[in-house]
Amino acid sequence: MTFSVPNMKSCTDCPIRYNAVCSKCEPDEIEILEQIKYYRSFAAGQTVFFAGDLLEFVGSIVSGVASLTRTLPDGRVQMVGLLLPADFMGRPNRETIDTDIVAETDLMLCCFRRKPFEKLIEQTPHVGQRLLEMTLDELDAAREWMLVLGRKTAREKIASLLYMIATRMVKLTPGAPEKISFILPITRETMANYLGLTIETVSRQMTALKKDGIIAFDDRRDIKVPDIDVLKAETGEDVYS
Amino acid sequence: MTFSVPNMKSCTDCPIRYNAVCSKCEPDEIEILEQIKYYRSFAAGQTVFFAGDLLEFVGSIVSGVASLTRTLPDGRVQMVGLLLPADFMGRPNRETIDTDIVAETDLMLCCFRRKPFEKLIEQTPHVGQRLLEMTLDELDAAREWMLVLGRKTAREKIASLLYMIATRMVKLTPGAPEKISFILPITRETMANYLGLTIETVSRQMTALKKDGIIAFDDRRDIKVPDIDVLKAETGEDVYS
DNA sequence: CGGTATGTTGATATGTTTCAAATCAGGTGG
DNA sequence: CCACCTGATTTGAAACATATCAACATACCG
Repeated sequence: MTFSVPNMKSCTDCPIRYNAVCSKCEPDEIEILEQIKYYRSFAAGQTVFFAGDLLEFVGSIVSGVASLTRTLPDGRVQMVGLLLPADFMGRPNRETIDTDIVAETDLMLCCFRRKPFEKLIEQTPHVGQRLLEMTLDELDAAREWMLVLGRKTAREKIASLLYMIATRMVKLTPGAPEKISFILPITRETMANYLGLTIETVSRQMTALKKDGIIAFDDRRDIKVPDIDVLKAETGEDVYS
Repeated sequence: MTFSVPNMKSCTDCPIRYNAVCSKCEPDEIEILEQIKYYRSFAAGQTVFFAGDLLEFVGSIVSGVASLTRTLPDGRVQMVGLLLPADFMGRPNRETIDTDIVAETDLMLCCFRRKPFEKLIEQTPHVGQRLLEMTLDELDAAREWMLVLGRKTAREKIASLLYMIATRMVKLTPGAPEKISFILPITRETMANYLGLTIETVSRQMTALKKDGIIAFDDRRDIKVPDIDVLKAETGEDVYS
């Protein structure tokens, strides 16, 4: 697995420049960030932080996917967050981290040592404002997921996850709104940990959705969605809007 | 049900002055807040906002308890947040709200119309900074609850909820660390909606915990915890720390 | 080309829900 | 002060969904 630090002389060329925690920054603020940022990469499967670790740095996902998970003493695992490009990792004003953070795919991070970053939040208001926005969005997403975990059936859970991924793909790939196709970026086990299910149940429900024509796949990862509204109807939510 | 606006000439006398979104404000910032704040009260059971409503104001819980809930079209309900005194309600930069907010007890709010409050965040940095802290804390709490909802058994869920309430009470009432007693501030139905269970299961598990001597109660609301560590052991988490 | 991860399928066990009925607590009016 | 009413809670029996245990199939990778 080889990595190269993206060829970025300046943040101007950064792929997440207008979505990440720095997106509201003026040129002079960017310059300050630029002086203290550094890149780190992790291979798929590597752990970025273990729960309980000192939180030495915070940062943005430049590319790849990372998961936040909590584990009970007897080994039960629940994913509690999924970080995609532009998402922010870590939290200011906290000495240690309380979840594992794992690279689900190869990962590139734009990092800041935590202490300097905390000072920076006080100096450059646009960083704090953007971080507040992003945190509020994450909180909304977490609450949405609490509804899924607490009240939905296994079939509805799977449909909800697929629907979320599918709509996210549509957003990234403008074009035909129907007949969506995407590569599942996560394993059955990761799906299970996300949804509070076992891998067997995930597998069975995927098969059931396929049998009912809601989704189609031959390769286990390459999912096709003939009609996104039909999929949404399986999530238990209203189809409208 | 009668309410009186607390006798507060100034924020100085406010019971949540040093915990709420205003806690970091300097006297000059407080003065600005003071000019636009207003109080509103709601009786237990009243709905403050319905999901989809225009978010006309935001504000702090001065006293009482409010819940955030999401409802599926077929009537399934999941609580996704519980607001206690000093907690913040609503979110800046969002036109509508996506959860119901209900007064679980009589409620007193310190409100700000949303638009002026949004401007205020940009002008008075300490409000935004504190709001970021509070939002990050809420996100942590939401993730903790995702673990409960996704991976814990009914018995562990009940124990987790009771443990949370018990420890919160201990924090408020310094004194004997063992032999805790508290009044459950919520009904069995509210507990069920919080935990993703039915009221029958809640009732059965409460009875089971009582039978096993983990908790004690004659009145359905007045709970005694003989040994808080024994209760914690039932949550499925590590007892240490 | 074997060996290991990952994923699928089947049979059974288990925990929680569902449906139904009984009990309890608090408030109201006689 | 008591009988009654209502909503909240408890309890029981049966149905159901998901987990568990076990075997097998498939894809991946050196």
